[in-house]
Amino acid sequence: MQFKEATKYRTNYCGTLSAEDVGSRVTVSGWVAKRREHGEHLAFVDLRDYTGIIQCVVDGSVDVRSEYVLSVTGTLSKRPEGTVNDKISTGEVELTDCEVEIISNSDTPPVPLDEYSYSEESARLKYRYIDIRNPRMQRNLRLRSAMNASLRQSMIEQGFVEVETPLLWTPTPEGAREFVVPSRRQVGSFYALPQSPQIAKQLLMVGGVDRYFQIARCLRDEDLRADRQFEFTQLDIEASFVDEIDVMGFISKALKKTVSDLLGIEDIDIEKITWLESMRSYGVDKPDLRYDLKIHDISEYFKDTEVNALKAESVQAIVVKGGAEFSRKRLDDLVKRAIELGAKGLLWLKVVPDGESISFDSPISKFLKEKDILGFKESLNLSASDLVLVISGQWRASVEVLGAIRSELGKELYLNSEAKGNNRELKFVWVTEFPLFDGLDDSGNPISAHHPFTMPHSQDLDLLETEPLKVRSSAYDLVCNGWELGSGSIRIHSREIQEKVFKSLGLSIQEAQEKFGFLLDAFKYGAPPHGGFAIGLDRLVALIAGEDSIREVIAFPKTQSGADLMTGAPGEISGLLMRELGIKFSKELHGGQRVKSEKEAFS
RNA sequence: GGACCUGUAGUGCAGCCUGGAGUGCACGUCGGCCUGUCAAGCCGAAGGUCGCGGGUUCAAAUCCCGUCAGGUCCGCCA
Repeated sequence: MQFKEATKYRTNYCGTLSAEDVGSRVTVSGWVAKRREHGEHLAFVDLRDYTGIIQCVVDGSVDVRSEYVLSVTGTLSKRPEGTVNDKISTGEVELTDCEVEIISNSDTPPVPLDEYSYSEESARLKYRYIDIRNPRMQRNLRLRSAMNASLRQSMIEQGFVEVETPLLWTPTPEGAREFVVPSRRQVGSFYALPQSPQIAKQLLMVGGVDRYFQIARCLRDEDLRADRQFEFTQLDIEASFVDEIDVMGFISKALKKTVSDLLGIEDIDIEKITWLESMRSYGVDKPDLRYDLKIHDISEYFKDTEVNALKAESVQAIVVKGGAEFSRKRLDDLVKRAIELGAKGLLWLKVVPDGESISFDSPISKFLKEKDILGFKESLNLSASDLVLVISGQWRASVEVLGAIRSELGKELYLNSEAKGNNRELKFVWVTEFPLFDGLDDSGNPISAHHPFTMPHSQDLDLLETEPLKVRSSAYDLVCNGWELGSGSIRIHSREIQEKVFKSLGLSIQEAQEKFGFLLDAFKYGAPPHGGFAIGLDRLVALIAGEDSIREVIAFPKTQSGADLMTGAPGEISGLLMRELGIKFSKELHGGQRVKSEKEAFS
């Protein structure tokens, strides 16, 4: 541990004291982790700081309690024979002849801090300042700081320049719901807190910054999850005169350095698959590659089947090794889950031994014809005790439902089982060639999958006007263990292509001008080809720390309903302030519910 | 907006299905004893709006309805 200069309160950190320095007089400060009294002649006080714990031996009783803040000066001594504690880093030594100064006392903490206790998250969040003393939070926050330092260093080494962009930006019509800030100087107008510095960084490219990065806070007023908070942090980058390969290279390099610096894992492997491959094999655009459990397209074997449930545009299956032992209830739950996820149903077939061969135990067994059975066997390479899960219907919907089931089964069978070692593995993958558009809106216009400035794939430009939904883009995601870590793209720098894309989106030039005028104007004055990326740092550090929720790597996170249990936020503001801002609150208005149109908003 | 899980002492839980006095466990807290403990030990004590509101019942922590809070997920997150 890196020793800092001594202060009045401290010559050393608790957890760093070792047998090497025995004999010296040291001063440590920290919190009382434990006190053990042995009558009036002897007491032990375990003092804790973020580096660890040191045992202080006090001759006589000492009036301290858990979480009192002490400064202790004592002689670093070897522990007597037979009293070494090998559970702590300082277990060979202790402080003797202690002078104890009580700096602060403490009430009994409402959340216990020892490693054997676990409190409910709501209690931890209400008393976050105590919870942060916990070694787990200390480790996570320090890991995060080290990650930021490592990424920042890597970006600077790669010629990037750190530029700060405004938090008070102008409202942008597309994308996530924005947090807004009322303007006092122009009553009735609002700033918006940025969903990301997307447009700002593109303007920096026009400005000749060449390579920009920022550890940027992004804000989106959308519902919260284990991996989503209102505000989150991204390593945001943008570079000029680059293509996809270059951008992925910058990020890969930074990522490899960070994983090496933080975990000591050198040169991690980052796989690469296209969006289409990912959807086909995993049913999601953020595949978890820690386990196989791939989706198989078995449509061709059931073209002329007589089984009603298999008559469909597509038939997709996953094979669960050893799944034949699932109970009936378990299988019913899977069917229920599939229906909940939007499938019409889910077929299951247990593979059971049948003499030398195998046969199926399934609700549809008696409807299966010889050639159906052959189809399953040939295409899926089955063996006894397997379980086959089948969904039929439209291709996209089928693989998506199966993909969701795959990920739930994968977590249970491969990550939380005895093979839990897998859990700490990091499987990074680039997902490339995302479609440019994702579905149609209510007026029948395509919807941007990424954002409207994403460059279409060079081979698909001709399809823009004819078959827009088939157009691939230059957008790519970075995925790790089933988490979307970030995304990026090459941007359109040609007015001609930009106009074509707007046209496909159903936006007239005038509308586009109204919405993104300042960006389009900027592009009139010499826009370099450029592209960029953003990695979600809350998610990255959670993965590195082995945490399932990003709340564990954020000092003061909010609950799922968007509350801060410690401060009580969101809170009310004074009537005075509201008047200054020209704001009036009306309980009759929709209050939190999604409002889909201007008409609805003012009805 | 929707589905599911959870809410009992400062903390973590059991009790709930099958209603019968706040019945209980562990940690912590407080007091006493204790000169080598280390999740110290031994003895004793205090500590409860069973989230909140309503209903059913002779009787509700327990059953029913509503509501609030926390969590997981769907929708949402260009």
